[in-house]
Amino acid sequence: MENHQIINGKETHTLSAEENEEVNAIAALLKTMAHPIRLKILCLLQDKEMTVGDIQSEVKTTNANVSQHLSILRNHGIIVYRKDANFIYNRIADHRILKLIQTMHDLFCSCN
Amino acid sequence: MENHQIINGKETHTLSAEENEEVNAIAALLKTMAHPIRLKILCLLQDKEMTVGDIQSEVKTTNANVSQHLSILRNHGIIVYRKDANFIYNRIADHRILKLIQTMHDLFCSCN
DNA sequence: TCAGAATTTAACAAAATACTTTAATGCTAA
DNA sequence: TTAGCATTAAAGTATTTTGTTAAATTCTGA
Repeated sequence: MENHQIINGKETHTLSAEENEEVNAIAALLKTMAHPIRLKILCLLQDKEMTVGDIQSEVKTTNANVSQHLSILRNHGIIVYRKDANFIYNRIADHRILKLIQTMHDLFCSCN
Repeated sequence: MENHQIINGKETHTLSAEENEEVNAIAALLKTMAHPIRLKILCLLQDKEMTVGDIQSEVKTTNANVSQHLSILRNHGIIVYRKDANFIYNRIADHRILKLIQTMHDLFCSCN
């Protein structure tokens, strides 16, 4: 529900109370994604599941650190996991996150 | 330039050195946007220029705080400004930022 | 059951961010 | 030139985030 206003003959908008809350939620989402390691993890998870170990070999840091970042992503509902034997396979939970990553890729990555 | 790999018959990708740098840059961009006040400012600036005073009346905080957030956005090249008399009019610098905000809006805002 | 691999948890210090207050700057209009 | 508004800068504290280390879990295969 947007709040529209006519200023100088042009339609613009201010933020309604609900929109305000939505912006807060989106800011929280962005904040969760806005860490180099976490964003790399999300890029890697675009087209496959990965374990902590898989991710650790791509993103140079410790297991514990990867695990912590994964749990941050999980706590925000950005990724989910399934267990299989000793391994935990992580994947992106929400198609909207995929879409957002795709958009950022299209907009900001040189590789066309 | 992406790095492709065939794993289990499926094509997936890892991060090349250049991609790695690009991800870092995008993470920095997201980090700058990932603050409720700054994101609100960007939403408000979608379709108009605004002064510190204009923004302050929409986003409930002090002038100094708005000014600081604007200067953070400016330092990251996300917004630019023009001076006119006593006022400084801010606007979004890059159409890609606009596109990104639009996408987030489409994906995550209930208002269709 | 036991050894070992994969992952998580907890605790802590270091670094980065955020908001407030107050002082300073720049511009205008009278 | 001066008063007053708009904006920025500086300084300080409080809070949050981060990465490391070491210990604890969890599960499997022998």
